[in-house]
Amino acid sequence: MSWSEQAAGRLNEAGFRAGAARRQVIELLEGEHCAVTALEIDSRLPAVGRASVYRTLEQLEQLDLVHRVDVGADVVAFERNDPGEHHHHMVCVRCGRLVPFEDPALERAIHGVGEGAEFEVLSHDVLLRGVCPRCQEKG
Amino acid sequence: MSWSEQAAGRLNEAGFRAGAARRQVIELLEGEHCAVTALEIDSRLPAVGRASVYRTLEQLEQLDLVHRVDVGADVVAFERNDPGEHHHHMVCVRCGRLVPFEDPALERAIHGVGEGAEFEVLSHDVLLRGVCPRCQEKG
DNA sequence: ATCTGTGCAAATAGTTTGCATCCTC
DNA sequence: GAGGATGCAAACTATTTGCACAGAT
Repeated sequence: MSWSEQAAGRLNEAGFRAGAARRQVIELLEGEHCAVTALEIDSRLPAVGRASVYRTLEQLEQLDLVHRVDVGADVVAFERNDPGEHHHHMVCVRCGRLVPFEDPALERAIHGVGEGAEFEVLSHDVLLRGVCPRCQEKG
Repeated sequence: MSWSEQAAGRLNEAGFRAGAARRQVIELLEGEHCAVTALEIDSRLPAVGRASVYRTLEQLEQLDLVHRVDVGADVVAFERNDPGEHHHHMVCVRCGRLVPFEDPALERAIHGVGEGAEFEVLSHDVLLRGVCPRCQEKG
């Protein structure tokens, strides 16, 4: 079952009705491997109102079908949650390019922190900032 | 030498002149152990214009005297950079409380990722989201 | 005297909300 | 037919910019 089918099912269970705007946002996210911003989604879906993009993303986030990636002060991107797929991001400080990576050792270390903390840790984000290969060439 | 003295010196070297607004922002940050938002700084310094708060934070960030902590979609906080002191944050999803932590194993793991990557990694952020002890009690 | 730093107000960018209308159930 | 879903426009929040003036060198 694809992510978009799951999403549709979960939304249905949660009592949401089917609508064109949400379906389009979901289809777009289905085709993305990594994070996209709300405004990018909006501009790629001219038939969908901006407010609907934000509303849909909020709903999907609450149902844990999507999660936020905070990239800089301003830019916030969203990507779908695929069970079993868990990655973090490197962002190029020059061109803004976002590159996913995963690292088991890092996950273990984070899990270890959660164990020892008073917090009940629910989720985590890791962001590496640096210069991507392409921008390194440019000097 | 205190952080604020270092900051003053570094700003001077960089060709900045001394001004009242920047001095007050720096003094406020000197007294903070963890991150504060631009708006909080603004409201605690009524004599300083909001624009000056943002300008000062931008300058301090460029001189690596301060760095951003991205906490949620909206909230961005700043804290001073103390050489030798490097910590990350847990944020409570209920009350927004920010709690610093440090973990050598986590740092090693992150360093390891940087080694293997094509990116030239300059800095990193880790954020754990969860429920703080106080909010756990409230149910 | 010069030229930077500052405060104010206006502009901007991203996001949220109000509301009339459309569409699903 | 009732009530949620949607688009539009207005409201809001955080941040940035333009500009005249005060203040540092």
